[in-house]
Amino acid sequence: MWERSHTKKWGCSMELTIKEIALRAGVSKSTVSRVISGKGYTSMEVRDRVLQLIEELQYKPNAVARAMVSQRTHNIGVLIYRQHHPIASHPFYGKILDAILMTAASLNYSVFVTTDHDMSLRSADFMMEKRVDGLILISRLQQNVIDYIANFGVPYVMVNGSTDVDGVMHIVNQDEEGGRKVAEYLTDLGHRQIFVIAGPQTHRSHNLRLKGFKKYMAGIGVPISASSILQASTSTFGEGYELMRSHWEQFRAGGFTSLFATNDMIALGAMKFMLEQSVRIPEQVAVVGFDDIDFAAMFSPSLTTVRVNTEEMGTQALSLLDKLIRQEANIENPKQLVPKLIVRQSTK
Amino acid sequence: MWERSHTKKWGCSMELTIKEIALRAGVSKSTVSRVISGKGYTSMEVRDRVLQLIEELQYKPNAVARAMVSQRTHNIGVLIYRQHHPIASHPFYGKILDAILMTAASLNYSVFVTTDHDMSLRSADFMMEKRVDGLILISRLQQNVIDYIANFGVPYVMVNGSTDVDGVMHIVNQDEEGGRKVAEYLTDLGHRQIFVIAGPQTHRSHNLRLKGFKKYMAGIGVPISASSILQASTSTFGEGYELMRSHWEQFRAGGFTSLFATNDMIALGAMKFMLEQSVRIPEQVAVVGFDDIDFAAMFSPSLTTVRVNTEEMGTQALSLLDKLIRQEANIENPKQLVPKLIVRQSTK
DNA sequence: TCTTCGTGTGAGACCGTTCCCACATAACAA
DNA sequence: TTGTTATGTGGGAACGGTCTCACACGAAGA
Repeated sequence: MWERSHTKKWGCSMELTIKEIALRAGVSKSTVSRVISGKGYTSMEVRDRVLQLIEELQYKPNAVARAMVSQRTHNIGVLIYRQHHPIASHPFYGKILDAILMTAASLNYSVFVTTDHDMSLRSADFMMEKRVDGLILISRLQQNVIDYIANFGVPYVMVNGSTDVDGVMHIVNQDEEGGRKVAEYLTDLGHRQIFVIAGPQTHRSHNLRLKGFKKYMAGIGVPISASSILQASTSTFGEGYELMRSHWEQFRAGGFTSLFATNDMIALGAMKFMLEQSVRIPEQVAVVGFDDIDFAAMFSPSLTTVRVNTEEMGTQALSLLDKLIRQEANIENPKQLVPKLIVRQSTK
Repeated sequence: MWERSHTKKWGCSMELTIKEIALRAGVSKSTVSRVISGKGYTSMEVRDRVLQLIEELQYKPNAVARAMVSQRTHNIGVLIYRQHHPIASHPFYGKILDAILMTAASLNYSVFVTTDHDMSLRSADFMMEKRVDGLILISRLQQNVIDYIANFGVPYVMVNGSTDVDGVMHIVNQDEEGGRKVAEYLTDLGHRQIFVIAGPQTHRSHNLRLKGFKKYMAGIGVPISASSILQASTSTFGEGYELMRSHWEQFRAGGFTSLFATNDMIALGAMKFMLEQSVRIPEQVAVVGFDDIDFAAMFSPSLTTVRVNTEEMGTQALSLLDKLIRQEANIENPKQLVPKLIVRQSTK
């Protein structure tokens, strides 16, 4: 059915080679190659004849063969690991992926996406075998994976990784500043009794958000006590809901007027539980999240949060990677992205 | 910095070839190839020696070169088009993508993901040049894109496409049956005045969901009048919200006790508006959506919906594509997936 | 007239594999 | 002895491009 096998007689355009074009145009393959690449001399008439044939027969140059000789595949790999689950569809990381895909097209890269759920080195291995020109590592990457990749000498860039690693290009948000903004905003609204749910301590961004927040609070003389900070073990909706449920008495007894969660998913989970307890948001409790995932604006009430510029993250990651691949001189570590407070119904 | 260029002296494992291994093992490259592939005869001692070297030097076979000779890249492409926006992160299509990525790994395919926002043929072209073994087309694909792809003779499978196309393998949900289930459920609850927001008529699934719903209602003698059906032009949250807002008077005057939207995003948008109008859900209005995206369960109140088995969709799509690629005999069109009603807070 | 260009072309090596074929050896049957 | 077979190995073509080099030609300069 799919005329594709080893029949040689190219029933479809995919099997059309430069040689065949050359034959039909009555020139050598070198000449055809020259016409296609635009390098070197070619006479007008030959050029026209060849281009005509290419158009007519729908010839597509074979990128595999090209990669073979040029030693550049123009393919890059995106590795996303997160809590043992594939997350192309993740509301936050998926956005970054989208941005990467967009930018990749304009820079003429094709993108392999792999989400290896067992966190082995297998997908990294795979990418190496495919000879990608570079890699983008999103979110939590184990050190051994990074070492492994570095060992192959393939350029790579991290995006919102769980830790900063020396000498590794890392695209991140100004998370500490974001935490500060939340604190400033909530205290400006008059809140003093603020409950906090902090995401996994294993992740850089959650730590910094919390740090910035605490620092500001301490700075204005309203330090956050350890007892009003809940430590989440995952940064999920379910975790937020569950933590709020299990600490409900403590929360009520504390007289808290607001809640800050270090990401939206946790915030929304906590909010859902509170709404089920008929808490009025924001009248009784104001809630602030972090990330500005799509769902934050859709929730009812919509969630005040700090927007992380995921689009810029993806774009920066790819253009940086491109520079590394092209071995540009003077490549600078990218500037951290500026977060922006987005005020919505959950606080006003 | 990245020792990768044309320096030949392979500073890193990526430039290690079978020839180098052969040299070091004191055998020919044919022999090394035999050891790696496991085909043909090789003596124990030679095999051990070669495998040892491969392990030691971290040799990775070059998939590009392999593809060159085998004429199989073991790469597939996923094309996602939707309303001119990239949607790897889309709550519904992203899930399908995730499933595809999972299955791909187990079938030894690498996956190129492209979301061409201008809906041109460019990304399809790109995939052809990269000589993918097959393609998966998700959601709305223009006929000309399909024709174009078919013309190259590359196997492809559609997933939840906007229309069925003759002779094209298409993975879909039993959407009509899903619509029927909603009608049955709502009427069993006693609802007779049901308001409907139908997604774009240009998309197969929305049409069938509506069809199944109307058919059942007519069947039990409670036909849905045209005036209680709103036509959405996009299947987004914003559209649901906006339609509900602009038809609020009509809705209130109609004495409707329930709302059915042909997908979750629209349902959630409409729900958000109603909640803002202090409508009590489900007491005053029961709401049912379709798809069971993650947000549906997270929303407050959580949304009753019909679950589309996106995981199965991705899995089926890939294993079907794999069969087409391997030119298996007797490939059957896959069975439509059975949808499942998920009852949540918005109706009880 | 003889160089020296600028222009246009084709031959063939090469990229890193796979795989077909030729060949070598040892064991065993006729 | 002479096949015949099973086992093990290496040489080299092929995959579809790119790129270097050699060469041919006409025009212009010495």
